[in-house]
Amino acid sequence: MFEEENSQTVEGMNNSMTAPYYDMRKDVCVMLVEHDKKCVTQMVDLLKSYSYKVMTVGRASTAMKFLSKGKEKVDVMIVNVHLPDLDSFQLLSQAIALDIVSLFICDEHNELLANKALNDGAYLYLKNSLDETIVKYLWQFVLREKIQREKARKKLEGNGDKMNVGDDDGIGNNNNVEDKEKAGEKNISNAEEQINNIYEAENEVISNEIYKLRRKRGRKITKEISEGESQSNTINETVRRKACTEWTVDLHAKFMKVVQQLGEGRCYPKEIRKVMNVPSLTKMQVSSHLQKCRSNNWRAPKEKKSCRQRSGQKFSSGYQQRSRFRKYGTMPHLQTNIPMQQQQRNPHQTQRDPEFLFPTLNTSNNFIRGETLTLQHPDSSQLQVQPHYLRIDNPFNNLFLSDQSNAGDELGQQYGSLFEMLDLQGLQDPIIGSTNYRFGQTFNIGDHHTQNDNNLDLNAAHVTTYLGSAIMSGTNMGNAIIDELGAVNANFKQYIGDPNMSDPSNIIATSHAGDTKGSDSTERKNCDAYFDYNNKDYLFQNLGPPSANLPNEHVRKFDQVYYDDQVSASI
DNA sequence: TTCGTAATAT
DNA sequence: AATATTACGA
Repeated sequence: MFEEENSQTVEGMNNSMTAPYYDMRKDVCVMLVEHDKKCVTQMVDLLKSYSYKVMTVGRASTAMKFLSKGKEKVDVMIVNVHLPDLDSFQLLSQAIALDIVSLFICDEHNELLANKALNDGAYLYLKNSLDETIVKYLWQFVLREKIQREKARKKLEGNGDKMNVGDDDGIGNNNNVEDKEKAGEKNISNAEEQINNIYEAENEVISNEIYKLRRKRGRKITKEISEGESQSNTINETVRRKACTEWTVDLHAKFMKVVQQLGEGRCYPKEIRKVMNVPSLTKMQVSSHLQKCRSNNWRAPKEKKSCRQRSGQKFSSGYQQRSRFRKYGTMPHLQTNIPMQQQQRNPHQTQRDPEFLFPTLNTSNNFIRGETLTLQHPDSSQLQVQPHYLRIDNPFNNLFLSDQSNAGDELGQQYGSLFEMLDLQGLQDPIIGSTNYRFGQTFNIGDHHTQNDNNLDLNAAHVTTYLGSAIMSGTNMGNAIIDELGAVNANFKQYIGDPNMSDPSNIIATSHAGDTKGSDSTERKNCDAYFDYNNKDYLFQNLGPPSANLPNEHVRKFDQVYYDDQVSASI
């Protein structure tokens, strides 16, 4: 039932537990330019343990020759800033020209050097050496670059035509929904989705670091840092803010639908997101929306026109019972505020607003709208896992239309009837499809094990739980017909705006705090490489200018590890 | 670690 | 105005 091409890969790897992307790593060719044999060995081992194709060169000049020959495909170049012969920056420029993601490694804290590297297009500047975390995400960097280039290219093409120019807030966000279904757009959609995933994964990494930081130095540090040092927006930008996702009626309806399916007491952000199966949504977004909805403070994006009556008091907005124990998984109220009958109500309607359907229906009557239980919530870690779940089976696969639901359905078969009923109410699944996995529906709320188990099952079955992320800006609101349940009859098509094209995007983060070293056992030792606050290690990121075409289209054999300059001869 | 909630930020 | 982020208690 759940094996597919994944299972094998899974066992094949030891380092990362999940493996949907294992294959991808195999396709990434890394060129290591390092003269210190010791480091080379070490890094090669690490890289190889993650299945990257590696080749090493001891001198910049050699690497240069290599590149110029263009015989071998190189996706990533990891370069020691201090190379014996040639200037590593020269090499960098060459790499840039070839669209190779370049990571610089330096064994000293040299901000100038770092800045220079980044300005010149290096993707990352690392202190000391490769860190496992980075290795783990290396392929994503590559993918990201590719995607960006691809997008840039498409964009150019697109602009040539009629294409809507404006494009809301600069964020990509074209509107030909139909095209999504066309093969031509698939890559794009997919690309966007993937880049979003990566985006999140990166922030994930960063967040971890920040989290760690906080733990070390107490809260607020985050802010201090980002302010105190953000003198130059070139440096330090902690976490990029995600473009806003518009919670369109459609999206909201879907959200509500899921919420209903999950039922009272089981509405956790994480779960909701999974079931919603909208790759571009992040848990945070879901949480945020959930928060709004619970307090009944969410209003569909204004219909640009009329009906902008402002009711001073937000209705009974969230009379969140502060009662004793915190309730987890509370299901938000069924609030399907929709344009529907908002036909210019006469001036008096005042309080009308979107709440109109709430008053009467808030208790556990309407269909699924339960509203009772409470429960403890469990759940496993996400931060660590997430990246692995990025749904990128194949970089250019079109994941958009794939429907992963079946696998999951099995798990929830038993609840079928209930949901089918719902479906009959018009809760069709969006085009993107995939139906809700009805796992986790177990009715023994509050049972940690149960939930976890379900999660596991899910993963195992590879129901592709992609915790993708990001920027879904704008959703087509086609003709959404919504019934009182919030059911929507409309094709839910989404667009994913480009999070970065408009983003100067440079530094991910950096830090200069001094303090105890304290690495915590949480196996996040990688942090040290990333952020060693004490030693002022830092990591910069530079997404570089998108341009040219994609590298890495085909994979070549390039396992051999050359060392030093015999390479040139061998080619 | 995640969740929920409030407070902020953008 | 609507979202995203963060703080922070649990």
